[in-house]
Formats: sequence, structure tokens, C-alpha cells
Amino acid sequence: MYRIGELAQRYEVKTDTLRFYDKHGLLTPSSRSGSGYRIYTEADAERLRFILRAKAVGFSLTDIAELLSIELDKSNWACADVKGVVDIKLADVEVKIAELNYFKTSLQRLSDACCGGPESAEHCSILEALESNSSAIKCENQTHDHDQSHYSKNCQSKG
Amino acid sequence: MYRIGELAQRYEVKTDTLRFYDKHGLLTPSSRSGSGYRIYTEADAERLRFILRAKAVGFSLTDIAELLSIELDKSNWACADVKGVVDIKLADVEVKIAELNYFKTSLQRLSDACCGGPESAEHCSILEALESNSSAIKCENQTHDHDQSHYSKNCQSKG
DNA sequence: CTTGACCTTAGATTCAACTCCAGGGTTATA
DNA sequence: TATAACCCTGGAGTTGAATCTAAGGTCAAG
Repeated sequence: MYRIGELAQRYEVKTDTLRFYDKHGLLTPSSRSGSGYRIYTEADAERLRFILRAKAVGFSLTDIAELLSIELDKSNWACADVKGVVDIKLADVEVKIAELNYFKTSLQRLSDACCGGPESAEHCSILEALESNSSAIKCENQTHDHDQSHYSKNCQSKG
Repeated sequence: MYRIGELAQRYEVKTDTLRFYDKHGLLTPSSRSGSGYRIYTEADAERLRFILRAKAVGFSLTDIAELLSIELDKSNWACADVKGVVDIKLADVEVKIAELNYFKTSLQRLSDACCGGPESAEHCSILEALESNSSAIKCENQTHDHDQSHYSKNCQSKG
């Protein structure tokens, strides 16, 4: 049995976030104290762990709610329906794994190409590392002005 | 050479999105026509492909900008710096792959546990499928009212 | 030489997922 | 019994990533 602050601290989230999950039906505490305090059980904590892990791999809260909803009473959902939902998510996950493996390979190749020897810096662009048929996109010593709403840090000098 | 509308159509994004990427320095068209139209080259298109793939696996635009910025002029960045940045992303990607494999296994287990035989629906909760030490979180025929700002679809009846 | 499908900008709006704030109740401790 | 550290609600504000709107320039076809 945890109060909201305890659960929040244990999983390094804000109490606001837990209230937000409650409000949106993702994680409703198993009970309330006499004075209205949220009381979370170990099962609630497990549900939270699931939510946080799922979020970390890119599921939206809507996705997560759908996954969690497959804790259903069998009379209302056919097995085939469940399998349908799950298989869609599964396909999703498999695509993501494949894509991530592509990035993993690319990043490794980039690391190797860049820091192997004296001729190292010749292929220091991720685009080149990714697909060697790429025409080089090189960064010369352009110094275009930048307003701060830029994501790009291209060519910024260092040191 | 593509105009903004062509590139957008080819990669199924909005022209607004491309202008947004331009404004934030993620994808600046290689040139402008006399009348100010954005002109994208094949290299720009490749950069866009990278952005879209990276986004799809959960990199933020800030992450992506950082990755793309490693197309740098070697004099300003040391190899070790590049390796540092890349290795951080690599570790990131590896964690994500591991987590996704966990979800893959879980979803497969859920699919199997649920739709194997006549006793099928006994373990139809993803939480149970994930960690069998979980105390069952079951969904009875509660019908609590729901305002629409809910993510959760728990226990909704079907058909 | 105008119509319509393009393109431009600046700025407002949307959406998800928080995060914070105001105003007020509760509970353990000095 | 009062002070601080909790908790509550409702509602406003923030951030990231678009997406839309308004007001206007460009260009090929009829």
C-alpha cells in the first residue's frame, strides 16, 4: 500500500503524472483512504511499471490503454479479437526492432569508419555511413546565423 | 530537383512539415528558385528519409539534429567527440531493442496463452502474460461511467 | 490576361503528455 | 495547537511536433 508520493518517488515520476494517469483511466488506484487519499497496491505498482516500460519503447498512452484493456472478461471478447489486437502490436514491435537494428548497424559503422585510423574523418557523416551510395553531404566552414529555435547544430565550432 | 509539394507527396508528409523542418534547421533545401521556391535535391531527399526513419523509431527531432550534425568538418570535432555522441545513441538504441524484445516475447506469450485451447481465456491479461507472479487484475462486469477524456477502454463490451 | 494550382511568410491553433498553480483539507511531530 | 509535509481538486501553462489560417506572390493553360 503506497500513497501517491511514495509510489511517485519509487518510480521516479511526478505525483502530477500519477494523477494524470488516474484521470485518464490508465492507472486508477485500487482504493482511497477515508480522507480521499489515493492508495496504490503492489498490483497497481506493477501496472505502473508496465506503463513506464511501454512508454519508453514508444507506445502512446492510447496504445498502452489498449494493451492493458486486454485483461478482459472472456465473455465480451472473442479470442480472435484479442489475437487481432495483439498481433497488430506485435507486428509494430517487430518493425521497430528491425528499424532499430538498422540504426544500430549504422551507428556502429559510423563509429568504426570515423575512429579507425589516420584517414578516419573521411566518412564522418551518418548519411554516408548509412548508405554509401549517398552523394557526400559535407559541412564546410559555413557560418550562417542561427536564431535559437533551431534543432540543428550543424557545423557549430567546438572548443 | 523537387519543389516542396513534390517532395511532400513522395514521402507522404505535409508541406507544412517540410517548412517546419526548414525553419528549425533540420532539412534546409539546397537552394531556392528565383522566386523564392524551395528546391530540394536528391541528397535533401535522402536526408528526409533519414529523418523519417529516425523519427519512426522514437528519436526526437533534437536527437536527429544531433546525429545529422555529425557530418562535420573534421577540424572542429575530434574523433573521440564523435565517438562519444555516437556511442551514447548506440547504447540508447541497444536498450530500446532489448525492451522491444521483451515486449515481443510478452505479446507472443499473450497471444499463445489466450488462444491455445478451450481453457484459453484464463491468462488473457498482458500483465499476467508478462510476469506470472502478478496477482490477477481481472475485469469483472463493472460498468462505470466514462467521460470521453479517457484513454482506457477497459471492459468495454463488444458486439 | 485571368483562373487555379502552386508557392511564400508570419502567426495562431491543435494534440499529447505532462507540469504547475491556487485554494484548501489531513496528519505526524515539536 | 500549530507548523510542515503531505494530500485533494480544478484549471491554466508548457513542450514538442506539427498543422492550419490569412494574406499575398508565381506560373502554366485556356
